[in-house]
Amino acid sequence: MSTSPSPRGRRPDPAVDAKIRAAVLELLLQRGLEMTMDEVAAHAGVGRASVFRRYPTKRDLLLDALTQVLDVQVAIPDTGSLAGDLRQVVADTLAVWRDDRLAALSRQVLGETGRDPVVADLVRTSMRDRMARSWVVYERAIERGELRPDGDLWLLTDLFAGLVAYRGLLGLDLPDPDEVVRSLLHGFATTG
Amino acid sequence: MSTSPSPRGRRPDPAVDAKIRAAVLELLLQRGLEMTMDEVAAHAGVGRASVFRRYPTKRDLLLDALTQVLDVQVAIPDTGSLAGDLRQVVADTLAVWRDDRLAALSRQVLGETGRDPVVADLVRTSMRDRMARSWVVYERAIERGELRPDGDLWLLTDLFAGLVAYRGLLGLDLPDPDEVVRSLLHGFATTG
DNA sequence: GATATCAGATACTGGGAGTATCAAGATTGA
DNA sequence: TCAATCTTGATACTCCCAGTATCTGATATC
Repeated sequence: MSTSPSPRGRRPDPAVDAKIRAAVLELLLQRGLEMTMDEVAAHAGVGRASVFRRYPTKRDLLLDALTQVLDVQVAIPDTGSLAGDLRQVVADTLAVWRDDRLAALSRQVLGETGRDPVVADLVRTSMRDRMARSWVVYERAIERGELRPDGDLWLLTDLFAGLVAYRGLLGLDLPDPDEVVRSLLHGFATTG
Repeated sequence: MSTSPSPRGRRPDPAVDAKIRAAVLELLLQRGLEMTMDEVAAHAGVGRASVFRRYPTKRDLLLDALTQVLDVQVAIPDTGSLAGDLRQVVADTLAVWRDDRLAALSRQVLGETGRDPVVADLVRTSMRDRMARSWVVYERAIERGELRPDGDLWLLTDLFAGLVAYRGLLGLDLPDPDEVVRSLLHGFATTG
C-alpha cells in the first residue's frame, strides 16, 4: 500500500544478499542441509550478523534456498504419442536422481519433509505445479483417444512420481522409463 | 563360538534394558526422533549412564528401536482373486498412514532415511522383506492366469508402495485401494 | 576379601544456534 | 555540516544437547 516510510540509516547491501544466497546454494550441494551458519558467513565472505539479520533462523535461510531450488521449470514434451510424452516426463523426473549431488540433496530435502510441515508444503506445491504444467500431455492424449477420460490423472501422476521418489530415497535401482510407461498404460493383468 | 569368558563383575540388569527400550518406544510415538537422551533416562527411571553404556550414541539407540518397530509381520491375504489380494496388501500398506501418530513417525523415519544411509538400509530391507512375504499372491495369480508372467513384479510392488509413501510423506490425500488396484492391473490407456 | 563391572548421580567438554554489543561506515533529514 | 539511524563485520556470550568422566554404592566372580 503505502511506500516504505523512507528508512533513515544505512541500507542493506544487495551485494551481501547475493553473496549469502550464492554461498547457501553452493553449500547445499557441497554439504547438504547440515551446513553451519558460520560456514555460510565464511563462504559468503560476510559477517555472521549480516546473515542473522536477513534470516532470523537457519530454517528461514534454508526455506528461502529451497524455494529457489525447487522452482525449476521443466520442458513440456510433444512427441505425438502419449507413450512418447510420458516417457519424457518420467525421464525428467528421474534425472534428478542420476546426479549424485542432486540425489543426495533430494534425499535430504525429502527427509526434511518428514520433520517440517512447511518444507512438506513447499515440496508438495512445487511437485503439484511442476506436474500440473505437463497436464497438456494428458489432455492431448484424451483428445487423441489414447487415454481413458475417466481416469484419475493425479493417481497416474503420483504413481510414477512416487515410484521415483521411493526408489531414489531408499537408494534402490531406478526404473527404466519405458517399462514404467508401459506398465502404467496397460497394467500388469493378462490382456484377456 | 566360544562361550563368553565369564564376565568378572556385576552383570547388566535385563530389567534396565527393558525399561530403556520401553521408554524409547513410548517417546518415539510421543515426541518422534527428537527425544533427548535425558528424556529417555528419565522416562525409563534409569540413570543416564546406563543408557549410554548400552548405546554408544543416540543414533545406535534409535537404530535399535527402529529395527523393532519395522519388524512387524503382515498377514498374507488369500481372497481367491488377484484384485482382492492386492486390495488387501495395498490397504495394509495404507494403514500406517491412517493413524496420526504412526503417520508422524513414519514421516520422520522416511525422513531420516535421507540423511543416514544405515536407516535407509533398514527401511529398504524391511520393506523388501515385507513385500517379498506376499510374493505368494503374485505366484498364485500367475498360476490362475490373472497376472502377466513376464511383468516386473518389483515394479508393480514399488509402484503402490511408492505411491503410498509419497502421498503420506507429503501429506497428500491417501488413495482409494480399489482404484489403485484397478489402475495397476488394467492401466490408464483406453482399452482398445 | 580382592577385583571388576554395573547402577545411579552429577559435573564437565564441545559444537552449533541464536543473542548482545561494539566500532566503523553509510545514508537521510535538518 | 551535523545528528540520528541503520548496516557491517567482529567478537563474546548464553543455551541446549550429545557425549565423556568421575564418584559412590551395589553385585558378581575369583
